[in-house]
Amino acid sequence: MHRPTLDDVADRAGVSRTLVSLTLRGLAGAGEETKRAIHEAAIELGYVPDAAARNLASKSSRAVGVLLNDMHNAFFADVVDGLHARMLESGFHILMGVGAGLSLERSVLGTFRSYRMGGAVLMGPEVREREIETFGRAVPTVVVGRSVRTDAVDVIVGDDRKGAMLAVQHLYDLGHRDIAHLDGGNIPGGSNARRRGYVDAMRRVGLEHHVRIAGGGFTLRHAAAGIEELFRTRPPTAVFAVNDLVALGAIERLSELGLSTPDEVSIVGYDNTSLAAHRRVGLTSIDQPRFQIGELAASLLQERFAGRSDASRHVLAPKLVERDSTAPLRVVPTGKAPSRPR
Amino acid sequence: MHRPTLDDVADRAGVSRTLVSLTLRGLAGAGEETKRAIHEAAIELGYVPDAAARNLASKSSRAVGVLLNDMHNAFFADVVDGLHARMLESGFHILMGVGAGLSLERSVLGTFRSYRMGGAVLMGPEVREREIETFGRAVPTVVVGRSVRTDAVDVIVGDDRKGAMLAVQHLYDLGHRDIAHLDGGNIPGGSNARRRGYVDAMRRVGLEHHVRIAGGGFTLRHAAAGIEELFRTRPPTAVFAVNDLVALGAIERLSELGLSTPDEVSIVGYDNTSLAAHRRVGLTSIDQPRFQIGELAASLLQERFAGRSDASRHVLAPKLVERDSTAPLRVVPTGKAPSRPR
DNA sequence: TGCGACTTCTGAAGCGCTTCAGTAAGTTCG
DNA sequence: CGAACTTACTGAAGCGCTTCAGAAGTCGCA
Repeated sequence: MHRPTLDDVADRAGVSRTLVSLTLRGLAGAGEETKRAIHEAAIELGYVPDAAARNLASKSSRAVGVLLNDMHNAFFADVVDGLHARMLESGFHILMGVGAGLSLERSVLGTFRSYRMGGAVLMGPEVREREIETFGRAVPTVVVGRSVRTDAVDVIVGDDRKGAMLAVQHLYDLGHRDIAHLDGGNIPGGSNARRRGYVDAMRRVGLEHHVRIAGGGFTLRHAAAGIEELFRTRPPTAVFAVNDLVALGAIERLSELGLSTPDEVSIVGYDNTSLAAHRRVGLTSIDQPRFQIGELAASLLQERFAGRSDASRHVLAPKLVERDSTAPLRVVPTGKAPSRPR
Repeated sequence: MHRPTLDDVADRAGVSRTLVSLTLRGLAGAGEETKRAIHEAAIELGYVPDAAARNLASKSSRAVGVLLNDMHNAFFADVVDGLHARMLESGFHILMGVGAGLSLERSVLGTFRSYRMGGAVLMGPEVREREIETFGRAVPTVVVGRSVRTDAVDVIVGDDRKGAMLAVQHLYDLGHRDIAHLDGGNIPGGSNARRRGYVDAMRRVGLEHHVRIAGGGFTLRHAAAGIEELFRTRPPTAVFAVNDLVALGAIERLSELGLSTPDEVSIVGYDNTSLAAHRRVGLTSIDQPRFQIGELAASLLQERFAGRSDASRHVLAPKLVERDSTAPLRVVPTGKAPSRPR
């Protein structure tokens, strides 16, 4: 009644356990005929190897753990797709854990270590750098979307500063001068770099006195609050938001307040999520090569498995995707302004 | 240099391995002082229990596996949120596997069995019913979003037939008669029930001769193809789509073909994803109680752990969420038709 | 005083696998 | 023709843990 073990298969095939183990893992050692008999016996018994026993005995596992800090973020889904594509080829499977919030994240990292994951990819982890380092020393690790300064892990980040500058430049080129930023707050991750890029770009085009930063978070609510904050002085003519969700939240709140996009206020988001891409949304956004990031992460892990020991760091260039949420600045105080040329 | 084991902790605390094991798991057996010494030793050594050894020795694991058939579907993310909320309280952790496509799905199920998962939640699995049954006999399992007729697993489904009928009724009430359906194809899951509900509802309101089914898939491309298919005879005035993504795809294709939504064609989606909810999208859709589904799944698993052995089946009622993609039928051949009242 | 019952602790077995050292044939080759 | 391989296989150790059967020591109570 209990589930079959290697010994059961061995008995049935009339060979030793060792030989069955070897054969089922595709290693040499058995003759052609014996091989066949072993496979047959395994199938007849419905043998499924026990990962716990296997990992225990071999002191490693053919699994890589992926930490997601937010399942709702389509960005990560695309990265995982890329990872999947490359990882499966090499016989690894992927187990994901969701860590919304610090304590959950810690527990996921603990689980990964406890399971002796062969490797790990941490997507936008929020725990302290020290913890990432400790983890990275125990498990070959790639950190995505957060810049950490330790040589215990490989790092892949988008060039968020540059992306932010692209956004500002785009708005500037459209004639906007009153360009505000909806911030993501001071949590680890890209939002600091994006804010910095915004400020730098504003300075570069001579608008340092127009710098206005509001909001401070990644949700719709933060977006609405940020817009209200800006309205207390005056509505901007353009907004660069820390991500697409915030950008959409801004559009919604603006429309509630009587300003339409892009006619009265232009908006640029970040991440080019599938949400942004939908025609009905049509959000101008900064794109990161997500699938590529996943593939790169896989390659880095494989290099680690193959013995590379020095950490590497990869900065991927973003690009602007122009859609319908940005338009040339309308001439301000005069009555009827021209709408955006089609 | 190697990672510390129970024995290391035991040595340091000056007690036996057994006692350490007991204590670290929070079981009784050690005196207060000894307990403290053990915890101290564990922390000093940075002890992390080895899940493989633990699972092997105890023949079970405190993990539940979640199979996602599509990471991009926000529906599942919400369900997982609900599951998380309940599962963590009881000391389980959640490991997710993505199974896009049959063979991947099988490999994920294999991984779950191999890891002796304490329980599993399968979200919209596509493998054959027999395989689900086999799996369910090995691991306490809840199947979400697919109706299977085996008593080896618990099942949670939305009442898709009823949801489809809600959609049709809504469109009918708005005056539409030429109501077409964009189908999900003949894969296991809700799409059959939705199609059936569509047909039944059409019959009930006396429109059996207006039944038109096109498309056959869950992607934007399928949606576009479905719309083109419908155009070969004539454009419908209303479309009920198998899910939100297909609904959006339909809207896009229609607009490319010169028909706007909802003025010329009304559209209803299914699942009420966050995509649908965005103001700029504003898709009328059928909502399922997602978070609740996750919570229910957790409860069912816990009942199983507690010893329940008979399978249960839960059908959750959907509801219509009206937004901006549906409008009263315009009077047809006469020149200027009234647009939708705000 | 004696005895059962509790509390606190230990030792050893064993979960199902991998791995390593070996054995017993057959094959090659100088 | 025997040393040196190679091929096909076996047995036993051991991975780090849980669990089970007890061993001391202590206490309460007849």
